[in-house]
Amino acid sequence: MKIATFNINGIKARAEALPAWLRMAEPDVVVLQEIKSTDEAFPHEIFEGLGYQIETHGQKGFNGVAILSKLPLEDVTRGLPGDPEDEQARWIEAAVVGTRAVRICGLYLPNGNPAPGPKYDYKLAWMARMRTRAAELLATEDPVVMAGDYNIIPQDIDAARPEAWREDALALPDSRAAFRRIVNLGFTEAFRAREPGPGHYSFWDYQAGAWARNNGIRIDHLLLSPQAADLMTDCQIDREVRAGEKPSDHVPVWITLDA
DNA sequence: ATGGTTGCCGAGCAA
Repeated sequence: MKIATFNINGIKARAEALPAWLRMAEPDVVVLQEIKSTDEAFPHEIFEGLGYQIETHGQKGFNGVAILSKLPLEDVTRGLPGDPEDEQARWIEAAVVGTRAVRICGLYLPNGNPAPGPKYDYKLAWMARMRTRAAELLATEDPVVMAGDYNIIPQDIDAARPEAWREDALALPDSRAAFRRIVNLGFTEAFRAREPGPGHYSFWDYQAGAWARNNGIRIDHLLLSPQAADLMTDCQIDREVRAGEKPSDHVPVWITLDA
């Protein structure tokens, strides 16, 4: 089972680039972030034509997540539990049934800038809620994959210019600690488990020639429960997608599971 | 230090 995460930065703007990547990469399941679309406006027909079932959790103009799957999706839930006042569309879950069932969470973690401030407070509170949900999922002892745009640079080796991010909500010590607290419940960060070295990124800003200079950061991650980690056979970043026509500022990251 | 870019949608905000 091939499972990918891709922050597409607007589903309408990616109506050509996303299908092109799907045809090439042929993932079984993709979690999308920043669809920037309501559920009604999502162009279902494009992806149904490629054999995908679509579940969205959209919002007008901003945020929004979705799961596309060639395999049957069951038990879909929308929204991160823990705050009924939170109206931002950043979390969706579904069970995907291959040779065995895998619970997949698609997430768009708050950016948090500027920090300090209310947006940073929201980020840390959201991460505390995510930790609670992650612990619940671990307790099921099912294979669980939590994939998405974490807006977290886990370590200095995950940035081409770590000094430029010292004061940024993506790299502040409290952000990194909150990420570690989730991982340390018992998750495996898929890419880092297979590639210990520096120089691997999943995002390059549109501004200031970041892609041309390879001034990137690694902020798109897949966290695997022990039962999922035992099934992992590969993990890659499709960096060349950033050089395509009208690209997102993020590229896909994917795993394969023996499931 | 600033400015640099893109997407949403039709003015700024978010990133």
